[in-house]
Amino acid sequence: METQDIKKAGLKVTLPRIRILQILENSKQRHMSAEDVYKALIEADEDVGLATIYRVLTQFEAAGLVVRHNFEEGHSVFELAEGEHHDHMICLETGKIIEFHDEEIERRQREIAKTNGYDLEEHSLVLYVKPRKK
Amino acid sequence: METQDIKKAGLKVTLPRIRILQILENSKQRHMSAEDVYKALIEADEDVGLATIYRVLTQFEAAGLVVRHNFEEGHSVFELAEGEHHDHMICLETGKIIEFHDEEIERRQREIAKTNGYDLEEHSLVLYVKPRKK
DNA sequence: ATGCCTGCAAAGCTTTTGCAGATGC
DNA sequence: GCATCTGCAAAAGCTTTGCAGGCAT
Repeated sequence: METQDIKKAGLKVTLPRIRILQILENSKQRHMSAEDVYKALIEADEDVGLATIYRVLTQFEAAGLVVRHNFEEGHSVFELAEGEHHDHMICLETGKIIEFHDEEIERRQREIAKTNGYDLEEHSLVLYVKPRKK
Repeated sequence: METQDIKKAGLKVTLPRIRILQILENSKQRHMSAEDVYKALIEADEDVGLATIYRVLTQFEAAGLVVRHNFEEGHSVFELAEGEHHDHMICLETGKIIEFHDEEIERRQREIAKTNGYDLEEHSLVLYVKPRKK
């Protein structure tokens, strides 16, 4: 239930926050920009300011409720932080986003960091692909 | 020689373009924002407009002379496209950028794309790390 | 000479911030 | 009741664009 998540984040349970969380949960797109969320709210006849959406999404990110990605320059997209960590594959022709997780790559990344005297804190991996021609 | 590279890109060999290429070649930092290049030119007493730097860097990117990265949201950084493809590791404490190349990860990425019915066109991999505590 | 380039200033976008009023607890 | 939150409008960054003059070939 959204209310619990918001409370756990140390934030007051307000209508805008509930609505934003619901949009992220129920939208067909898993990855939405602030503008996307804004439009979805308008369509649902909910009146939430764009500035609020930015503020709330940033708070949700800090609380670990959502993850922010910068797939392309110019704007961020947000996705609900549920389930396992995963990386993304973006089709250059259709724009479709596919999520995947590969333990071999994860392990290798940790090894590479270690080899250089570092600990891996996080990473960002995006594969840009095109439909395979047979 | 810079002149050749610019010519090969189908661009006129102008002073601003030569200067920008030289900055990228000779600066201590391999990764520079448009603003960084601008400041470096000012310091070198070269008078080049910021708009020109953006235009030229974009042209150089299209020509494959430089690579654009979006390590952090808000602004791009550019690096000279010389030598092999490589990925980046960024230290969260010092901001240091380390380049690396790992064939195992490269291979696995191609496999993952293939498994999903795609061909890998390009990818972006950034590891965020912290100095290893013993 | 002509078409590509450049600088400047203005505009465009996404995101952030100041502030006064509204709301949750 | 009080602190937090929100909407609005303005501001802030980075980047792009229009335009008139300048430069390379």
